[in-house]
Parts: sequence; structure tokens; C-alpha cells
Amino acid sequence: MSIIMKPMTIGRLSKAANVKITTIRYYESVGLMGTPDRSESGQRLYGSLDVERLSFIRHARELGFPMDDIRTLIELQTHPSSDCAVVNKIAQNQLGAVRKRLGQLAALERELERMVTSCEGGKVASCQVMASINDHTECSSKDHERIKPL
Amino acid sequence: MSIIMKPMTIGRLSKAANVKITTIRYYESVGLMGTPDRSESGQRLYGSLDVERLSFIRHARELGFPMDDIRTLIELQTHPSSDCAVVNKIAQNQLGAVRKRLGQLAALERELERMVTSCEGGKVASCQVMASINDHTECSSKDHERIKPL
DNA sequence: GCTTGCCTCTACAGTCGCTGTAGACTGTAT
DNA sequence: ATACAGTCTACAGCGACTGTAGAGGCAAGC
Repeated sequence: MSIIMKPMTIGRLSKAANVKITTIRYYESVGLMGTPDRSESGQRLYGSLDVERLSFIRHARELGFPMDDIRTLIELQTHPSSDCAVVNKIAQNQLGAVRKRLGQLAALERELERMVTSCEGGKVASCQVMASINDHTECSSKDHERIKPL
Repeated sequence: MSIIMKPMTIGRLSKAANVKITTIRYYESVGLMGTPDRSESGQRLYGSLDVERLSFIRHARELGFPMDDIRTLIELQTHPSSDCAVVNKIAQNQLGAVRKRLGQLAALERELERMVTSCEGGKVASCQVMASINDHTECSSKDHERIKPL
């Protein structure tokens, strides 16, 4: 296998790594992807290493890692002989975050279930769903954590 | 109980409903909270109805409802004799969204678990966590759904 | 009255991780 | 030659806020 391969345009890279073109350019702008070579007319040119790097980023994103962590992971990849404890820590933090979020969402599920099953139609004035949202005596946690989107 | 009560400033409302001052002003700017009366010097003045409305918004947000849905819910609250089917539909959609997200996060949890348990220390070059992120043959879903934050 | 110190005001920029748009240029196929 | 798809830059927008700057307001203690 030769190391030098015919370079591909951003569109081909996009399909190869299953990442949108605009997203690739965004990753470049924030330094997740390096600055690629350009053709004479100014089009970005990529090689197979870029496909691997972009696929890595995509998979890490699918696993929910924030961009800062991914930056760190890529940095570590370029120093293969360093200790992988940092890598492990990042992954464990991520697992902890996922589990925490799972707990929050499970609580939401229970409360929403209770709400919709107690609604038996009728007017808004007597709607149990509305009453449930109004009733903030229970489930009103004291924590000031930011509410996250689904 | 008299309907007319001594008005409170935004700071008191903030504590009463457990919503930050800046967030209250933001809710006003996007029309979730109405435009309040002002004191002579221009400070916002609120009453107990505002506490209830803001608490309603907060609880709905805690349940993950998007602002547009909350706008609809508040609108419906002002027409108590209308059918609560819309309310129920919004809540059921929300429950569906929560369940879908729970499924996604459970899958993430499994994969992250597998990653961190297979890491046994050592160098980055041989790190199983890194290998797992690089290995995008499995779990590479074809859906182009946007990746959501935790 | 004066100071101290918190409260509130407006207006705008920044957060995260992208997506969408506008308008111009390039490359390829027929 | 023409059509059409691909690519370029630059910037605005999304949701749901948060943070900052700089100014003015208010109650309590001296």
C-alpha cells in the first residue's frame, strides 16, 4: 500500500466519513481538523488519513464527547507512547455523565407517564396534565443545574 | 385573601420562583412572561400571579418542554374551557421524545462501559478506549440525526 | 447628609455544535 | 457551449439561556 494516494475533495471526504461538508469546514475552523492542502483553484484536498481522523471525530461525537475532550484525544493520539490514563479518565467521565443524564431522564419519564395517564379528556380547566405542571411542590429540586435539551 | 398585594421586585420574584433574574428578563423578552408594571424609577414590579406563572414555566422547563410548547400551554391556560386534547398531545409527544432519548443514551452507556472496562492501562498506542473510538464499523448508524448534547 | 454595599437597569456579546444562506467561482459531462 | 453539480468565503441563526460593562437606585448604619 502506498502512502501517497490520489487526494479527494471535501465532498468525497464528506461521503467517506459520513460528515457534512459544512461540518468539516467548521471542524477545520475550530482546529479539530488541520488545515488541508489546496488545489490550484483553492479547493481543499484530503487524503486517507483525513478520512480516519474525521471518522474518529464523528464516532467520538456520537459517543457524546464534547469537542474539547476530542481535541485532547486527538492530541494524545499523536503521542502514542504516553500513558493512556488520561484517555481512560475522559471516557469514564463521559460514562458518568451519560449515567447521570439517564437518571434525570428516567425521572422525567416517570413524571410524564403519571401526567398523561391521569388525563381523561375534558376541559383545560380540569386537566390533570396542567395541574401536574402547576404542582411544583414535589420534584422541585434545589439544585441550580442548567436544564438540558433532549 | 386580598387579590391586591404588595408588589415585589425582580429579585424577590427570582427567589420566590427559583428562577434567575437574567432568565426572567429573557422570558419577558421572548414573550413567555408579560411586560410587568414598573416603579417610578423603572424597576419591574411583580405580584403573586407572576410567581405562579413563572413557577409553571420553570416546572415545564424541568420536564423538558420546549419554549414553544410552553407558550402554547400558557395560551391554553387562559382559555380554561377549551378541550385539553392539545395539552395531552403535547405531553405525550414529550414523553415520546424522552423515551427515544433514553434509548439513545442507554446505547451510549453500553458502548462506553465496554470501552472503559476493556482498558487495562498502558500506553495510548495500545489503549482499548482509543481503539474503540477508532473502530467505527459497528454502531455506525446510517441516520443523519443531529447529535445531541448530554 | 453621606457612605457602603447590594439591587436593578439596558444592551450586547458569548456559549455549544453546528446549520443555512448568499453570491461567486470551478470542474465535469454531454 | 452549455448545463449542472461541486466548492469557495463570510456571516447570520438556532435554543435557551449566561456573562459582562457601565450606569443608576435603594435601604441601613454612621
